Amino acid sequence: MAARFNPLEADAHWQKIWEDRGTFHASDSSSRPRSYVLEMFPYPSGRIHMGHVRNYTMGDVLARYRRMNGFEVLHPMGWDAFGMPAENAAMEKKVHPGDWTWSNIDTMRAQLKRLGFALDWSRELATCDPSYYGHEQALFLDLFAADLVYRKQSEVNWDPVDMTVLANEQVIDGRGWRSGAPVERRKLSQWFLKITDFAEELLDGLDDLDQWPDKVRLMQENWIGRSQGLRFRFDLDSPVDGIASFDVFTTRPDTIFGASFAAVAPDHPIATALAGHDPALAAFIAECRQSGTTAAELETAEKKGFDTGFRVRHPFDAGWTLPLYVANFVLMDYGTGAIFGCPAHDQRDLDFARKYGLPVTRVVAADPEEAAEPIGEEAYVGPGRLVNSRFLDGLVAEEGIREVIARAEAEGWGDGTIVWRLRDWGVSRQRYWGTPIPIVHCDKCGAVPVPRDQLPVVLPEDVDFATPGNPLDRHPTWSKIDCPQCGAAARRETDTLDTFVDSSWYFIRFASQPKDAPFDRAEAERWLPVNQYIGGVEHAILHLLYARFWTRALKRIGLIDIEEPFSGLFTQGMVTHETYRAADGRWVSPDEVERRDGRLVVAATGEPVETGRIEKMSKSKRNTVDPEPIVDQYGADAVRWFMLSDSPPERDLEWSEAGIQGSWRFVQRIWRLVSEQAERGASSWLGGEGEAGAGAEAERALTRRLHRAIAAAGANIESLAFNKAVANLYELATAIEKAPPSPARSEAVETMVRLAAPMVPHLAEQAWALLGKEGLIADAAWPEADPALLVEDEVTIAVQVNGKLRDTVSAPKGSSREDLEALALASDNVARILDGKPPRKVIVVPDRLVNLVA
RNA sequence: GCCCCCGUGGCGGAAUUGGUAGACGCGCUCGACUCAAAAUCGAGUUCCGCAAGGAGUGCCGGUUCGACUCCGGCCGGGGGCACCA
Repeated sequence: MAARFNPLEADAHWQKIWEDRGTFHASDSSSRPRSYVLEMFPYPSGRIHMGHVRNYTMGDVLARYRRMNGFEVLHPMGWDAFGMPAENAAMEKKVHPGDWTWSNIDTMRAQLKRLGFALDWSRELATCDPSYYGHEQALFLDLFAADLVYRKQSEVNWDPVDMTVLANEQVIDGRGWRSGAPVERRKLSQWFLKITDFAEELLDGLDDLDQWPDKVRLMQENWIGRSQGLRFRFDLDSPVDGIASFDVFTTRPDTIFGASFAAVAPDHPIATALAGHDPALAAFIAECRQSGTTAAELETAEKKGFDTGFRVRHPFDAGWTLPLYVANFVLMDYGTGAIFGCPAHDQRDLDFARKYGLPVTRVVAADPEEAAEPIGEEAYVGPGRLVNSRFLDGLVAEEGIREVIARAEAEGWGDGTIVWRLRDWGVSRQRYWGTPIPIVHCDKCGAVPVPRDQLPVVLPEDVDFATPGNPLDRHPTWSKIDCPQCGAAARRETDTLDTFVDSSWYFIRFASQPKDAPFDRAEAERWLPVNQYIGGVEHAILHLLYARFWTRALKRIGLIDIEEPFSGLFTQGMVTHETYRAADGRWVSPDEVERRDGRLVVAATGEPVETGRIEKMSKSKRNTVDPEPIVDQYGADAVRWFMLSDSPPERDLEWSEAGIQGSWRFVQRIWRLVSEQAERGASSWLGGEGEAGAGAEAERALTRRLHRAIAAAGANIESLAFNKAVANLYELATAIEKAPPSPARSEAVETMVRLAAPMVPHLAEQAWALLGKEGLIADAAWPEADPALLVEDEVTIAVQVNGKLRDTVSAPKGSSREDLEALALASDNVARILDGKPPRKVIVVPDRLVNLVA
């Protein structure tokens, strides 16, 4: 009787051998074709969770598969190690963010190693290490020198209690997510990266990313938000503080004769100037500032405006003037911060016009009769021809747009232009645990870069988190420095970089990590771009857009000749679990719940538990399952197998006890097949049972199934359809189990082990050794499918009458249409249904079906 | 509001270009082994029907010899963006 597979022994044994032999080290000098497989590196929050396990298992299967296919594979791992949780831990637990982070890294590294991932640990990096962020500072200065970095006053969300800037995501219902204090808007000097300079190429570049999910490309496209239209000048009837005109932007210049007002944003320079003479307007602007920015507030916010009393001249008619408003729904940071209002064909403008009694003139009509019809409570935004529009009458929108732009350009009061939704990337964070911005502020010289030989600018260790705010600001000495340019007393920048900067180039550093430079260009270019990048869809916009931008920026300044960092992208689904709630509404963790008499109860107290929705594993819902004890119990391979089974990788995977047990059974099933064969010995099938003819036929059938499995599993892994590859292996295992011992069966077992190797590598190594094979299966080649064995010589033909299946018949592959038709007509079922009448029409799809139309 | 995706057995899901719907797994049922249980193995498992047969991929309609697949319209679920001019 064969012993069970013991993962506890096998996992550790093979992991040590892989490590000792450096099996997964990527060689920079290899002559093999290269493949760079990368999963988004984790934030070291404390422990590995199931989402990590799923993500890294997928990448690992692909990395191992590519290795078996002859590629030199780069599959590295590191840590996205800067960020706020470390500072929160520092405040709550009185530990230094660095100590907390590094100890988490140690824990999580050990957990990852326990799963047997084929990673090149020699390239491990952590973004909080000065040997990483120092190079980042150098790159920042390169971008600064190239004028891709600038500093400007900008409005931020300010938490007055924690005394820090909050990202938009950290503002919940207008309050700071930690302090709960109402968030204020403040103007602060912030560093920006000129991502808008790259808007066009970032948008155009999406077209070439054909191995990215359409969804992600679309999200980026919307985020970049290209709008084409006309930017034109409105002249004021009388100047304000020397300002005689201002620009507006519109995508619908064809509706220019429907204009009934002009409006500027509350923080538009004109509004500011006018407010200087008008206390009531100043009060209105102050009121606009007060109002919240959350989605809910915007939804219900009333359109409000302030009539300045000034008027602007219509560009096509100097005698026609429009009232100038300051309006709360006009945004300073989109377009020009000023609009013309065309109430008939824009709902917001219509709401505004009705409220302030402004004229509403229809200028688009679906058909000519409608030209005189008034607009009701809904703006008309549909197609049609222009009406009431002088020389534009009769034109469709596109023609009208072209005509107005042409005239504006000819007459010199406007230009056809493109406006982007994308804003420059604000990277300043008033936090300690991040990359220090390598700039010195000097009263005389302004912002001066830290000299290269003084990099890295290292974070001070002796910081205090007892008081809110940025510890770097409060540090007694750290920021004090002499100006590198003039030598006068100056001050270090105390803001640190957004952690998204850290993750915008780590994939380059993985590919090449010299000591004295961020990367070696030639070395990096040999590995990049990443062939397959795998991570959560939550990074579809920010991280992936920033990384694309950073790479293009490095290319523009001549540091690397790569445009797109990730040629293939895959976004995997989440790991979910049922949620449980006790009667008092508190969430109950799965390991406190047990089934008693068919009902779920809290194991300790027996109180009943209600089953809630299946949701993403999260601490707040208490529905997480810690991978580590599961790995201890079932071994790495069963967990990996489960992560790949059932759910398509892009969809959510529901964790279940039954599922992991099923995976465990499969691991043992493979092991049983292998160990039975090993016990039987390579020659015991000789003088086998049954008639030779039937045996040979069965062997051929098994071999064909084997080769179909090789082809299918390979194709499925290649396309990341792991759940289908899993099904291929189940099918093959069943076919082998049913076959009597034979050389073909022995061959099938050995090959099956190779097919399973990327997914269950420890089991595969152990089986490989047990079968007496030389070397590691990790180094073995992926089996080759023989094309001749992929085709059946006998095919099953579906026989339909009027498209309904009535029978199936067997025929030699490649049978003629006539033969197939004859076979179909010979079927009893068909004869009965046709009832002696000949079919009116016969459709034959060779090797597939015959459809008889009665 | 705008944009996108998805609806297939009790459950997760399969199904090249339209061509035998339900592969594979989970669960369940029955059986074998066992004093018994666990483990394992075998058979079955879309629904209705004893059967012959019929129905069936969210709903309604269309195209087609033939539709899970293509088109139009609904309903339901999920995601992204959102006062974007």
